[in-house]
Amino acid sequence: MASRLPEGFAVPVTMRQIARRAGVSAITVSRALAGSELLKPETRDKVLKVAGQLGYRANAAARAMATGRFNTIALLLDAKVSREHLPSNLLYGIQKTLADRGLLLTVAHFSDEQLTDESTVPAILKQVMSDGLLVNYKMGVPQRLIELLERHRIPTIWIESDRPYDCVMVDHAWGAAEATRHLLELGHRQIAFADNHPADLNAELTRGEVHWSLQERREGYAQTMRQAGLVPRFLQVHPSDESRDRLAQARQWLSARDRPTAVVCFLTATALPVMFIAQELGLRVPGELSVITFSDQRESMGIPMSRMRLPDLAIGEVAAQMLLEKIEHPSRRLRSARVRPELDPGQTCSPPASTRRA
Amino acid sequence: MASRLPEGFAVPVTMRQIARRAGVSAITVSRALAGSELLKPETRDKVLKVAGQLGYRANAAARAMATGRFNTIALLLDAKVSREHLPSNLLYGIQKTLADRGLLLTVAHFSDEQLTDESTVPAILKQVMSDGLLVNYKMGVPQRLIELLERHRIPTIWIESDRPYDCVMVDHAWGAAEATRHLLELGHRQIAFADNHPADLNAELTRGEVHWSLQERREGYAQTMRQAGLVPRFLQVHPSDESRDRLAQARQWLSARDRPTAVVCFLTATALPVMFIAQELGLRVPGELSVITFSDQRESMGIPMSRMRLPDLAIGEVAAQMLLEKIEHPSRRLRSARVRPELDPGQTCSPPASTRRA
DNA sequence: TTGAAAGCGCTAACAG
DNA sequence: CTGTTAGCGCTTTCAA
Repeated sequence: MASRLPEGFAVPVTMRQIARRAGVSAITVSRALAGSELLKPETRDKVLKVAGQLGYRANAAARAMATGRFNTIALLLDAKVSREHLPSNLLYGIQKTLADRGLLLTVAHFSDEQLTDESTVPAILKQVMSDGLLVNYKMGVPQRLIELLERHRIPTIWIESDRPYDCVMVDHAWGAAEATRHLLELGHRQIAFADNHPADLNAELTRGEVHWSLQERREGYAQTMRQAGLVPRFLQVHPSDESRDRLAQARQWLSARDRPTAVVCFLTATALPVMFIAQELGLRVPGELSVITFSDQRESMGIPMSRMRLPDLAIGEVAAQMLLEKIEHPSRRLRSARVRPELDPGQTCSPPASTRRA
Repeated sequence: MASRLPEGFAVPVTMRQIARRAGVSAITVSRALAGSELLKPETRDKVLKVAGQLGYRANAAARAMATGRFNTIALLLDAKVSREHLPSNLLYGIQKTLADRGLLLTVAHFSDEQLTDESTVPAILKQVMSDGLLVNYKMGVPQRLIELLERHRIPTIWIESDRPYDCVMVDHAWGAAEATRHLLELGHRQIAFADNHPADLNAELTRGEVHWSLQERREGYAQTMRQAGLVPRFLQVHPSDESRDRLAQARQWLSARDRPTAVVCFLTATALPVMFIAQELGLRVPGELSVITFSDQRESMGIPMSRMRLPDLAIGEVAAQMLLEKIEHPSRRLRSARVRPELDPGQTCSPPASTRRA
């Protein structure tokens, strides 16, 4: 029973107490707090005043019991922190959208082991405690998770997963194409594409460690290059713990005879070594080397990056909105939304030096 | 009523249904699911089997009603995203510690306006929906928030606030001292301290935009320098939108005649421009310039940073543990915990060139 | 315009 | 070892 609360716990104020004090019934208190129009204004004001005096706070569990709605949605994250990616703006976009509608957000991490072991069911799924789920699970969503969600018919929206329905994602292909177009318009011809994964995608994909979006970006870039009559050029980066490798790679790319005049990067972690080595080699950025990246962060080294601004905030907002719609109509499939990144010209792209010479 | 759920919603399975199917009473189901020892094993197994078949999930709200415990704690964040700081490891440390004990985590953002406006009470405080609160509110916790929490006697632990009780923080003074000692031991004498805020602390503090920890780091550094018979030297950085300024500042510091041979930075955002400019000026890092920083991130530019590893994970774990203790004993004040960062030697610190010459 | 009664799903206390 | 009864705090339905 609730009365076995520890010593020192605040004794919760209930509607009944307010009712007694205000000389009305509990239901009148309920209506007053809900702002019902039916009540006589004086009654309502009196109740609200007493509630204020007593420091009343509604019991969310009781409300959930009575209404069948939890007014809560849960956000699922990959427990492997190295793979997990939760930008502040994404969390904020979700949270804000929900809060504006009076919903709460709970967060949970799922480990692979939890999902592999058939006998275990993760806490979030063992209980009914939310009205729906947002899954922000970058690298290959575990099959068992999908099965569990379907079995329990939990309304779910997927963030940055490659699914035709019930999903919100960045329009990577468009973003890469746009970045490439930007460089083409500036007059670049030697435009290379560097991503933080090896060119041999398939080997990696099997291991589930490469995000599907890489392929999209590569295609967006390659297609734009070919449309301009140019040959796509991929710079390989081996993911490796030896981070000095990234510098060595960059040095190799930039000291080659046919070095690119512009590089499309995805991660800041790919762009920074490139810029650092450019500095080492005496290549001015952007004068002699243009660099464009995908990021939600304007700068990290004191230089405002030219970038495709990742729409983390919008992704969060759209995901939350879609989930709310799905909760209202659980059986409808919602066409996946693609949100375009936006070009921020920044200060790391300019016309190539060769253009001036010509 | 619960029966007014939208079309397509999964019909929730209740204990009563399991009870009927298994030919027992509801309370027996409750016990079986709780793993009670009192039950005859066969009964328990039968119940569990039926529960499994039906895909039973416990209703968290009903349980909260009956027990008076929500098994949920809430994490409060600053709604101003630019000020907010929620490292993956902090969130994970909190979440994991709670999950291991069967608790859920709810996240909410608080805006200043919400807290300034006396008439509004933020959603998290309007309802009772958690057993306690973690406040991760970097820049000056609003007074009104503190009042509301005290008024409702909500068990609260503060993260990275400067409070003698009920708080978990990084031991910044120790960290700065240790970083300085490390450089001293390597033989450096010209050790400067650069933080991303002006030397004139007080002007900033009034505006509430400087974290209290800066002062601690400055003192930890200064004290260690003086103990070594050296004069502390602070490099000023003006916080400014013109991020090129950071580069200009770094250029000024490093091209001065009496340039430091080592720099203690806090943010990576302070260290990166320094390293970039060192490159520009032909100063090798770490050969001619050592840089040490505070970070939870090993590298961001391809170079593993020498750093005081910020114990984000531990902070989260300790915060969660303290809160659980506080929930058990709400009236006890818990002495604030200080968690020390750990030195990661990295690759950006070495003995100074002058040592070799001497 | 207000109230009485019932019930949401679960668990604690007390019987048997 | 298992069941009965009651109640957590709230909202909904129906009645006054």
